[in-house]
Amino acid sequence: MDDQPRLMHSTHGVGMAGHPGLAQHMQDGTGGADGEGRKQDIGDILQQIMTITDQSLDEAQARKHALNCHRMKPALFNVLCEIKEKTVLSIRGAQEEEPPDAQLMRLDNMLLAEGVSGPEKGGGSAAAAAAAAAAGGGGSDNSVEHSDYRAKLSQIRQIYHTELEKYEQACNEFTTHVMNLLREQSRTRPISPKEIERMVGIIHRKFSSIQMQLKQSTCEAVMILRSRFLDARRKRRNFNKQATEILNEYFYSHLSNPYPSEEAKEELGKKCSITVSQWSKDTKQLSNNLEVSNWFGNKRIRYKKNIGKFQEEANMYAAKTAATATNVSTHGSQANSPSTPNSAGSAGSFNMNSGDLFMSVQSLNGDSYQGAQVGANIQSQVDTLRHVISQTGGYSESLAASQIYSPQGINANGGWQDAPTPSSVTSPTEGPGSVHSDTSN
DNA sequence: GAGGATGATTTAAA
DNA sequence: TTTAAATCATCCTC
Repeated sequence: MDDQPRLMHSTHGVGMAGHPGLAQHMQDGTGGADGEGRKQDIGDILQQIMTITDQSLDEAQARKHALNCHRMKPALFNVLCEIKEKTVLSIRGAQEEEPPDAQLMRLDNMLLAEGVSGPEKGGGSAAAAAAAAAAGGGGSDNSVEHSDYRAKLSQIRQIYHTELEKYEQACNEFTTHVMNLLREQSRTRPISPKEIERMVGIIHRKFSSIQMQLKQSTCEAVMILRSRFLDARRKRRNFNKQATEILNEYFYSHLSNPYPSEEAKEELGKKCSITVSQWSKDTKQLSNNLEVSNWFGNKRIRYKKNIGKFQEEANMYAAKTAATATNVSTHGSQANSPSTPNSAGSAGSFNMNSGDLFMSVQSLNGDSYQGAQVGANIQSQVDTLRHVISQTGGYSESLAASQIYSPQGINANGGWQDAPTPSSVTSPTEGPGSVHSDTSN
């Protein structure tokens, strides 16, 4: 029995310790009568194994059968299995430990958030609502786009789940097939259960990498869909004439400080019916005044750039404002400011800067409006406003120099007089909505 | 189709 | 955060 360890060492460098199969086989008397005979047996078997690939198929089959029937086969097979397990698997096992895939987690989270994976209601519809809100479009347009977005998202979701199911099915089928194959082969090759397990793990990893590609593609599809809906914001629509009129009236009646407050913007938006709830990426809230802000931003910059071009327009709205002011005066104080969101004493109307009214009247007196009709009431208002202005310092004397509009509103630096302090602007007068707009133009 | 008008977006500054 | 300024993209008129 002393020979056995030496023999195993000499062939594979692994001792007999821990190989009960062969040891038992050797000990129970079935292994042969003496040590020399056993050594010969094992040597023969190993020799046959080494040369088996050089033989023809028939020869190999015969040899294989002979080997399978050999009395030493089970013991030797066990030894080979253990050797393989100890050497190859231990090395691989240490190498193949993988941390959880962060990229996969990100993709999973995103798909969940977009409502592609997970329950259909919830994230998906919320994302759809956000995207549709961001896509803009008023009223029915909005809902149409919303449902369109949801339909497309649902399509993506369906494709994703179908493909996922296919991959899972294929993975299971392939795993079963390989397991069966390995089990079959384990009768003739040293394949341990651990190795089968490892192979299954490899297959799963391969399929999971395919799944990751699927998830990546799905995420890209969702991103493209969303960007397409977000791009729809660029599809601008012209505001209708009435809306433009209202905005222009406000602009020209606040020319010295054309910065509507949030309340004024909101009211302007409502009156013009141009406001669409916008999803703010920054605040993660719905904001209502984007169109109005855009309009005033554009108007300010374009007016400033080309005052001459807007002169006529300015005069026209000045005349309107003056006419309104006349109405206000002749109809008494009851017409006074039904809507002054920023004024200290009242709520729910647009502001008119005292300087604006004053400026309007000044310019009317001096220019387009054939002035005397303005009347004593207006003049008294002007006086009052002069007083208020001088008190608040909100209107510089230079503005009183009567030229028409903008040069008065824009200071030497190219900025507006008393520029961005819109919220503090207060003054009572009629809101643009109450001015009779010429909707036919 | 060209060119101007105009609403929307982006970027930088305060 | 708001605004100015530049720019883009689309609409509208001729």
